[in-house]
Amino acid sequence: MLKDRPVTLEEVARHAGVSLGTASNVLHGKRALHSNRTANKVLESANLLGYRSNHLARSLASKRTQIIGFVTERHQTMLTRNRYVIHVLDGILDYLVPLDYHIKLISLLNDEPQHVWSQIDNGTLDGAIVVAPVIGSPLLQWRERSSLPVVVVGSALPKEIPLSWVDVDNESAMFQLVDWLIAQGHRNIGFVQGPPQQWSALQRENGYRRALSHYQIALQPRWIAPGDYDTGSGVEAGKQLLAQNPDLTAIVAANDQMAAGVLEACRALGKRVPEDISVTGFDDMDLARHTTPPLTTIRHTIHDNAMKATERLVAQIQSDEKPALVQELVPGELVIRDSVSQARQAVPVSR
Amino acid sequence: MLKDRPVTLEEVARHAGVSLGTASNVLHGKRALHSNRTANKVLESANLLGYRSNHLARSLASKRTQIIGFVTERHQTMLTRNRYVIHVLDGILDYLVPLDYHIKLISLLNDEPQHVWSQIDNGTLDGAIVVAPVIGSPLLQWRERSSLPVVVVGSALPKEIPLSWVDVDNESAMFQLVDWLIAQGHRNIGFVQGPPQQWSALQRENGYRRALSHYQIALQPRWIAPGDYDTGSGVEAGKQLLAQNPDLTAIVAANDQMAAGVLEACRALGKRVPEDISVTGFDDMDLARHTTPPLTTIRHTIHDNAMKATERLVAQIQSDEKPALVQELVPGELVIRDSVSQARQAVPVSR
DNA sequence: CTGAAAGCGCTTACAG
DNA sequence: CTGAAAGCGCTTACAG
Repeated sequence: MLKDRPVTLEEVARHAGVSLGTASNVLHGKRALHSNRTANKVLESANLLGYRSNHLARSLASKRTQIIGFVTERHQTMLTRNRYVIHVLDGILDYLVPLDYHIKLISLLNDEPQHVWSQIDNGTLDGAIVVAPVIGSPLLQWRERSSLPVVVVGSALPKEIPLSWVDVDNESAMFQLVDWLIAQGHRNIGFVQGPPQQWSALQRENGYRRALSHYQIALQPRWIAPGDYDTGSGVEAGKQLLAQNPDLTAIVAANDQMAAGVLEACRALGKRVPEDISVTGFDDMDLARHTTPPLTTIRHTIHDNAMKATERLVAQIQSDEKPALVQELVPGELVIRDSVSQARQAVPVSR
Repeated sequence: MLKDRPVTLEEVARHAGVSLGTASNVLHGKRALHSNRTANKVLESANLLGYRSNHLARSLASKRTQIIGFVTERHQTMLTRNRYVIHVLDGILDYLVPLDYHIKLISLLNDEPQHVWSQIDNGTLDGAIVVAPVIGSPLLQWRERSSLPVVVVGSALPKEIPLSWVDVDNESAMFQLVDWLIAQGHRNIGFVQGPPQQWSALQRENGYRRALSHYQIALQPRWIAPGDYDTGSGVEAGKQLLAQNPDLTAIVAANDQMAAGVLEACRALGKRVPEDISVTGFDDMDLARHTTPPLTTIRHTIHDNAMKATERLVAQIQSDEKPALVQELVPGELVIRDSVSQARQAVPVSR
């Protein structure tokens, strides 16, 4: 109604002939405290004047902002590049929006603690979700720096770090996938690494290594190529592996996007998948279903994990009790599609 | 340092032996007002005590929150489903983060004006970006409901609606694409519509219709199938069009995701693309490059448009002048890939 | 059931 | 160059 200066609670109170406190009570939850007559007067006045409460003032006075920070480090600021982050965000929103919590996006520009904590610990947040903090991230010192509730998603941190998190069991899932590849007759299996600063990348590589060693397959250093979870690096890695290792019958990529890149490399080099070489991914993003051929991969419930993490966070915020640590490893599931064949040279190669 | 009660400016001021106002000035921009000696005392105290300013309080007092709302309607809440929205978000962040503005995500749950405006006009925002509001959206009454600066991106609104926006020139771009198809010899061209409540969908359809009529090709109603911009609807539409129209040599989808769906439908029905039928998309999302075959489509600069819109918004926020309307149509660009062939039956079909 | 008052943690004229 | 004071728009005990 009025456009320039918003109507304040005080004006509503005055118009309704009640005190500020009463108007506040009626308008926000404690309506039961007051008589119907009073409540109605207030409600009517508010309506008439087009009152809309100022959240800033409410937050300052009540020490609740209803805002959760969605914290990402520089590594994943390009949302369009990082499907994973989007899935997480979606899970969080699905949980939070109906509860009338809001998300504030915090993209950290750099690692300076100064910068980091001024973005986070400035009174605007009730809590935060940190997405896949890297090894050595200043965010891992959260507990020493801030008393704000926080849950990590997408990084399974070492137990010593006193933060709650939920993530897929990367290592076991990758072990399972490679184990299955070996069961298909593959022995000479290449690996495209994720970024070395990501816990998940290391854990996936560990799963791969453990599976080979479990079957006493001697891992050749040249079977491993570096990557960064991006498609482009998958192309590079694929070309490198294919060029240097004519003996490979399969390439395991640390995530789907790189696997798609490997597929591209195969196409470029005239290798048929899966006839000439098998390729696998990890994450089961949409794209895994749409590559040619569709990717065998590990499915995990990113969206649900994010919801779960958010649930924990909200519980932590709402009960001001001790913030019990919750560190949860969720199992992944092998999804078999068309990018893997029985290894034809299995026997000759395996000795 | 202290964990539970954050250090306040007052404590810093007292520790430094200066007034509240002085401490505030030194710590936030107006350092030049004070002597070096004073400034240093304040800075040291702040450092020593681990002071971190409370943004809420600053915002309330200064009437600046440094927060921009990113407003989406129910239709696009599933971020994972809507690549477009992600690109927009990315463009906004790229512009805003270095300026120390933040994004608050506002996913509208429903259309009730009550709900809508209480989410938006509650003092927490300096301005807002609205993503692709639909026809009939309550958001279109923004100017009557709120004095908050706002820019729309992804919907080219009718001129009568007093809102600033920037979007691709959907109609011209689609005209251009269909014009080109016709130049390749195609005459019987199907169309997969976008959601009828999206301005962009209508505009794209208009472009298609105008191109056909420009060449005096009689559009058959059965050439048009409904869709909703999602891949699934593209599959359905593709199947329907293919089943009902053996005479079609090309199918134009209103966006890439549906075009991917049409491709899937073709595969399912044993139609080769582009040999048996040509298919085109719109938007040139990543996926357009990765389908088999890669899609001929319209490229437009979603990311840059979003940055541009954000720039306008910030300008509007920072100069409290008259909010001059800016309505900008950005041209699209035809990107030719492998999903279109010369129409072999061009001549017989065209009469 | 209701009102008066203190307080949330800052910024911003205003004097001097 | 600096301090005292008012004010931003609410919530929350506390009396009564």
